[in-house]
Amino acid sequence: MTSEHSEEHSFSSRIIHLLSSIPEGRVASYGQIAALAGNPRGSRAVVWLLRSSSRKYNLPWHRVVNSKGVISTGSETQKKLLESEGVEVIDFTVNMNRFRWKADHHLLDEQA
DNA sequence: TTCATGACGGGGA
DNA sequence: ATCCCCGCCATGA
Repeated sequence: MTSEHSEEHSFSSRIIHLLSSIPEGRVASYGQIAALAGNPRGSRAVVWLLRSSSRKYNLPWHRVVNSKGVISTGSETQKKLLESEGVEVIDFTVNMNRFRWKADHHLLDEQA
């Protein structure tokens, strides 16, 4: 944020913030997070951040799946973590219509 | 600075 | 419905 408004955070920090906001029992897609952060095409940036900064920021990495609801990591651990918080996982897939996280206005305003 | 990487997404074949 | 291809973003070598 060099020339933008002072409340403007970087695309990356917005992503980190959003990821941290995904509640237990809900999941979000990479593209969904990118879109909420301001760039519908930035899903790969979300991937990169999850891989590089999950530890550092203690991110709920297991609550992110692809747009089809499939656990793209193929991780059995991720599957168990989701099930342990009430998310039904069938054949490594989550029904997005039932478990997709709906960001609240409060959060969306912050991003705007 | 160019090049490759990575847990993506969607439009066309 | 499935598969493939190519664009997108930030980083590290």
